[in-house]
Amino acid sequence: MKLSKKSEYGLRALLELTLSYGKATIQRRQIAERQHIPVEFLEQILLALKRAGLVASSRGMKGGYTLIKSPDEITLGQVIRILDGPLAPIGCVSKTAYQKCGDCPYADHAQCPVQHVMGSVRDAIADILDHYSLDDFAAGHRKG
Amino acid sequence: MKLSKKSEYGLRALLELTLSYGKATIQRRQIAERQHIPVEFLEQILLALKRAGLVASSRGMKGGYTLIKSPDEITLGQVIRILDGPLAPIGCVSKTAYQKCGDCPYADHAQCPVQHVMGSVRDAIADILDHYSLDDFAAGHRKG
DNA sequence: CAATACTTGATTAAATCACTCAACAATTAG
DNA sequence: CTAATTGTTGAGTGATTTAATCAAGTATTG
Repeated sequence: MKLSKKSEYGLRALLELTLSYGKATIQRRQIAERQHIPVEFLEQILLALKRAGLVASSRGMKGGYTLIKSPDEITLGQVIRILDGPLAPIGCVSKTAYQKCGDCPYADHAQCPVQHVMGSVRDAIADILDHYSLDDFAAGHRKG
Repeated sequence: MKLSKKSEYGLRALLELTLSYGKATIQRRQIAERQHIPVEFLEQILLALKRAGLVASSRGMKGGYTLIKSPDEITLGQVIRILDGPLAPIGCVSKTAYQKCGDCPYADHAQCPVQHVMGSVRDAIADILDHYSLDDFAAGHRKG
């Protein structure tokens, strides 16, 4: 039940990008310094976010990263799914990346007690993270 | 955000023990066969549950495992904490195993946006798992 | 062209996960 | 008593994941 460093860094990086959304591009070094993230690791995180269509980048001396979408259209759920994979605690209750469980003796979906309770957990997590935008995230920063 | 195999096996093992609570002891081999769990791995899971005071064991030919506490007094939250550690997605929002985050630039508790949202996630998960007993678990099995 | 910045792929050290093994201790049936 | 059965304990192992790190690029700007 843990959030990876990758996702944590990714969220903190996106916080910086949210704070200067519509103002300027930011370079990875600035993000890395402000958020205490190793630059080279940040690199691949930003790359993943770029592939997923959340940020854009430009090269050269005035290069850097920008948010492509508005911060109120990006949810933490999306970000974590990109960087960490499905939110569900177990494959067989994931809605975005369902996977049949092999060793479970309860082949029948409705009979498995693990699925039953973990389904609720998944929904509870997704309810929060899929309705929490980067804007909310940045607001939680300013206010607490 | 994943449940380990260890916890999953542990819950399924406790399900078997719940089903025969007050009736008979069960041997690890029976549990392993019914729930498709490797015996040797199950061994150390049951040992951890024993150390935590949830099950008792006896040796010898008529040996086996039994639940010590009533199934309505054991919650899935307890079990998962024993086998997987804290429910919180990040150390700095754990209530049972708080750990200061080192690299976060927001030393102030109230200023950190990650803590803010992950605190809600932790609470949502704990709300479910700490109020879901082994009895509920077994009921979810019979009914679906 | 030189400096700066992103791009990409490969590589790695450490930790965690999911087992596996082996030697041992206790209990019970005969 | 002793042999069979079952739990106890600690150490070990291979695979995977995590969290980086490195190096050789390509593009842009001054």
